[in-house]
Parts: sequence; C-alpha cells; structure tokens
Amino acid sequence: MSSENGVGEGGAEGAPPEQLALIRESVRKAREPRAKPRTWRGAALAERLPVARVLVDKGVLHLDRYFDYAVPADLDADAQPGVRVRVRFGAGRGRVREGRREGGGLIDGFLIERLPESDYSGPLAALAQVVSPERVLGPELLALARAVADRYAGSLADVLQLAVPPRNARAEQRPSPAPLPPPQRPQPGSWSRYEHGGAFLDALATGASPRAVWNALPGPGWSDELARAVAATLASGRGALVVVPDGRSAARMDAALTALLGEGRHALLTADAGPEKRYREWLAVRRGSVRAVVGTRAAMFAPVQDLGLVALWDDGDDSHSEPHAPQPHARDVLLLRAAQDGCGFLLGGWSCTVEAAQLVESGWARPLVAGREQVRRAAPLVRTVGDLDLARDEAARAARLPTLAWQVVRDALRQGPVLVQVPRRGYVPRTACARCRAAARCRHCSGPLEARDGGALACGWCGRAETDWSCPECGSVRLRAQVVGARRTAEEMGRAFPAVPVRTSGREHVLDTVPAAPALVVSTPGAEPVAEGGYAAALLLDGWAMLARPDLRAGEDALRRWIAAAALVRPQEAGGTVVALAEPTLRPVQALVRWDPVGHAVRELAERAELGFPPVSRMAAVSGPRDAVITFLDAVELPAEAEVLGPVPLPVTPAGSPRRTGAPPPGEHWDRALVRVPPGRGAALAAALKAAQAARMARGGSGGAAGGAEAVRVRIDPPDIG
DNA sequence: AGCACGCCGACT
DNA sequence: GTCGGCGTGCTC
Repeated sequence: MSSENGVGEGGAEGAPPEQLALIRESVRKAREPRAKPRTWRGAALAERLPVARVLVDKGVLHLDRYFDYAVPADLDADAQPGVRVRVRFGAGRGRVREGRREGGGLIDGFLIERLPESDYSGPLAALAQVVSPERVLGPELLALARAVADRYAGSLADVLQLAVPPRNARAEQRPSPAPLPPPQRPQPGSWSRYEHGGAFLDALATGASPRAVWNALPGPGWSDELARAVAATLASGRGALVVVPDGRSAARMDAALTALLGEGRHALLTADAGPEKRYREWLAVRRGSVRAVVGTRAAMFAPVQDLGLVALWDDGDDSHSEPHAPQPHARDVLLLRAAQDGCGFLLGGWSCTVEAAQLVESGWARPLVAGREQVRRAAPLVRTVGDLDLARDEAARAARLPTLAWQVVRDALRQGPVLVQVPRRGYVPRTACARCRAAARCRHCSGPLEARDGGALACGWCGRAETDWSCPECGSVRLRAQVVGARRTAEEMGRAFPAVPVRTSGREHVLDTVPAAPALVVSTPGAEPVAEGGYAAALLLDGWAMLARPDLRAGEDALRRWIAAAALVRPQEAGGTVVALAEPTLRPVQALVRWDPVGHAVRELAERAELGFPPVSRMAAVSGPRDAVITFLDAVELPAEAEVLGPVPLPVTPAGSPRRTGAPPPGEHWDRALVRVPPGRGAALAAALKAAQAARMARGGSGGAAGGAEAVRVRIDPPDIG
C-alpha cells in the first residue's frame, strides 16, 4: 500500500504528461502479481491438457467466442470435449476470497476442447462443474452450428440452444439400446413411377450421395417413398434424417418407416413428446443406437452418426422456418449439412419452391420427376371459375356459389367426401391491379406498393412515393384492395347440401383423417385431413385472397396450397375433380390446371433473377427504432455491391395483438431497412452485419432481445418482404 | 447484462 | 486528502 503511494506520488509531481502515463502504467504492472496469479492456485490441476476451451452459453454476440478455464484434477476424467459444464463468468475482475478467485454467477457452457496451454495472458478460473459426462456436442454438430451461426449472422450459443435439447438426468441414466445391423436394401416400390427413382435408391444403397429435388406425384405415396430412401441409406451402413413440417406428417413417416423396417430402427423427434422422452430419443441418436431420424424442424440438427442422407418434405411450408434466433430455415440447415458431410440430399414435395428450382438450375441437385403419363394417371381433373364465368352465371349471384362448383360438389358427394378449402383469416391483401390482379410494384426497386394514410401510394421497401401508377401487365390505372368472403360461402355451402354432414378442420381442431363416406370437409390451408380412398372432389375458394397478397411468394404459396389440397383428391380416372375459384389466365392457376408446379417455379425463378429478388440475390432486414436503424446502417461496412433499401416505417403492432417474432413491440414505432446483395455475396453480408452488431453491443448499446430501446434486429432471408 | 475500474468534482 | 459520482470496458 505505502509502496504504491510512494511510486505514485514521488515521481508524479510536475512530471510531463507522457511520463505520467508511463508511471501509471508501471503502477498497474506493479499491482498485477497480487491480483493475477499467473497460474490458477486452488486444487491441483489436471496433469495432461490442463486447459479447457469453453463456449459460454450466452447469446450475446460479443461473447461469441471461447473462454479458457483451468481443469481441476478431480474433473480431469469427466471434462472431455462435448460435455456440458458450469463456469463462473462475469463479475469484472473478480474478488480474491479464501485464496481463490471468484467470478460472478455460475453459467452453463459446453467444453469445446482440451489444450496443453492457454493463449490468454491472465489467470484462468477453474471449471466449476462438469454437469454430466455425456458428450452431447460432437465435432460435426459443432461445425454445423458454427456454419448456421455464420450463415444467419447469429451467435453460436443461440444455434446450440436450438440444436442441443435441455438435459434430463433420468433420460441420460437409461442406457440406449444396442444398434441393429443394417437392413436389407428395399425394393423400389412406387419409386418406379419416377424417371430416375430406382437409380436414386440404388445410389443411396451403394453408399453414394446423390442430390435431388423431387416433385412427388399427388396422392399418399410420398411417405412410403421417403421411407424407402431412408431404408436404402441404412442398407449402405449410413444414417438418414427426414424433416417434415408438422406432427401429422411426422406420424405418417413414422408409420411408413415402421411398416418398412419394423420397430427400433428410427427415432421420432417431434415437439409434442415430453422433454424426457425427447431427450432420450435424441441421446439414442447421438450415441449411435439409432441411425435414422424423422422429425419436425428442430430435428434438422439431430446428431445422426455417419450421415448418408438428409431429406426435407414440403420446404415451402413456413413451419420449416425456426422462430427463434437466428431463425434458420430447415432447407438451408440441411443444405449446410449436405455440404459439410458430403451426404445425399432429397428435397421433396407435391409442389416446388423457387429455392428448390434454383438448386436444380444451378446444377447442384438433379430433378427427380415423373413423366407426364404418370402425372395424368395420378392427378385429378382441375377446372376453374373465373370472372367471366361468374358474370355469365345468373344462378351464382343468387346462390353465391358458381353453378359449376355446385354441380361438381353435388355429383361428387354421391361418390365420397368433398374437400372445401377456405382462406384463413388475416389474409388481407394490399394493392393489386383492379383489372388483371397483378400485384402493384415500385418502378424503382420492385417493392410492393402500399396505400398510406390519406390514400397516397408508396413503396413498402424503399419508401418512394408513386403518384402515377399504371399496371405494367395490362395498362390499367385502377388499383384495388381485395377482400373475400369465402368463409361465409363455405357456411352457405353447408346449407346448400343439407343432407350431408359438414366437418371442419382448422387451426384449433385439425382432423387427421376422414372416412370414405360422403361429407363436406371444410378446411383452412394446411389443415386438410386425408380422406380414406381420396376425396371425390375439392373446391378451392381462396383464389383471390391468396393471389392478391403483396408477398413475393403469393403465387408460389397459392399454388402450393391448392396442390396440397388437390393431391388428396382421387385421380381423374377415378372421377376426382377439383374446382378452383380463380382466374384461369393467371400463372399459378394455369400451373394448377396443367399440374406443373416445377415449370411454375422455374419461371418464378427467372423473374426473381431479373428483378433482383431472393433467393437469386440475398437479403437481410434491419429493424428497430428509426434512429437506431440509421445509426446501425451508418456503421456497417457492407460489401461494395450491397444495396440498401429504405428504411421505411413498419406498421405499428396494435396493443393486445398476438406477439409475432420480428414485429415491433406493441405501440412502438419501428423502421425496417432491407439490404440486398448479388449472388455469392451472402456470406460477406452476414459477416458484415454480425460484426456491426457485435461492435454496437460492446459499445454500451443495450442488449439484443431484452427490451433494449437502442437495439436493432438483423434477420437474414426475411420472410414476407412484400 | 452486471460489475469493477478510473478519472473527475464536493466534502470532512 | 478522501469520498463517491457515473462513463467505459471486460468477462477466461
């Protein structure tokens, strides 16, 4: 103490400033030995590899790096790479109490690796605890999580929270069953309906890693076909992973796999199993007891050993998009896995997304499709009712149901159940051409035009006003915001066919299946029950509502939902008919009539490339209070080719409305800017945004999600961008 | 987010 | 000469 004072004062009086700084520096140095023993002095350290590199489980970006801890001798055996640990973290420099340095509270982390020494110059704190010796985080999963974090400008800790389920001691105690030997390779089954179906299975069975975009034929065959792809992969001695959008399709896959391979060869990872069961299944996969996995979104990270195939069903379903930070999409996570592990890849659905088309277009994946003859045999007859038909249809005005629709339903009800697809509430379109219903777009950046307060028209992306709009498709200068009362129509349908039972399936009550008996089954998109023997007919009532949405995906989404309903209808040769209330001149409607979702996706892709839309270019959204967004954009060192659109005000969330991820907190005024980069620059964009985010966190900006007024949210691949 | 550090003004 | 304000930066 007195020596400190002596050094500080004796030389400081009247000394020039540089010398003062020098003296302060030496004071600091003089103190170091007391506050920082160079090696940790508590219990004895592990003899070999006494340093543990730890990922501290805090999602904050500037903490997205490893910290070194000393390994006490008594934890040496358990402290292996991949285990969960607890460490003291935070609390500034820490205090010295009873000869030990103590930091702040205990927090969780993962032990990444053991090292002979640390490159950290300070003293190391000791691992406080090895939570359990179970090595949950293997090198492959770590590398995947790292890649996902980079791809989405997020933190490794956030991704690991999605990838590794919470620990459950009881599940860990139970030993997993012994692995079964590989099964026989399966027969091709209905894969023979596809042009290269048999070859695809052969490739998997012989240990190759084919990559395909599979346009599945309508009907119930898909789950058995996917199961055969899994079986072929298992037969090669490798593991397989199938991700499906919801619990119902997971249950179908579960049944198909059990039918083909029996019990015990696959794990089912879905959200509705309890935490213990879920962790037990996950552990069985991680330990190598089970080589095949079927599951919903979270299963995309399942640590399948020696992965030979990743498969995704219906990638256009938005439940494949993870709502938690950094909001990765199952398709992209599986793409990263395929790239990392060099495994097979299968992207399948009845319809086709633009992203799927891009994988084929770029040559990365091969198309796996059926010939026209097979399509004709499997698909129902599709008929449309457009404006012209309605105008000529006197009866429709009285009954509020087009004559054609009424006739088809009446006839079909003699043969079996009829599906009626009605739009979900909340599909409120913005602006579209009043004549041809093409979405109204900004002439500068092709963003969606929105009606502002007072009726002025402005771009939802770049904010530029539009005073002189005319439709580029048909030249009309009139706009409209369309509203459809299809729900009412569906109710009235029940009255139109009073002798027939009406069943409904929607958000609250989702029916899984309906019997083959005649019935009207009214359902919102995505909740359609499967009918035993197929529906005799389907009526699609949501044409305008879906197509007039300002979303980039409006056409693709509408087509996907129509096809999802129509695929449950019997083939045309068995009398199956679909009536769509939609303008037959519109592109998605034509694609439905011709049953050509792939052609539709390919044309959409070409258009997106031309307009600079994702997925051909990559976009990121930056949202938050206007000033924060502007400051942030000022600070980011964007790649040279990046283009910033906006910021523009986001709609204010009304108080009491359901909380949506990405939406501003109720009552707050937020802005959003979009940043767009050309193909190939996505990684650079993500890196730049992440760096800027980390910098602003460190600079005393308040934390991310925790209600900080200054924080901005960064989202790569924002959905609903207009 | 915490929390300790350090550099400034008011006080016994 | 010492106490305590808050602004700044680190957490192995």
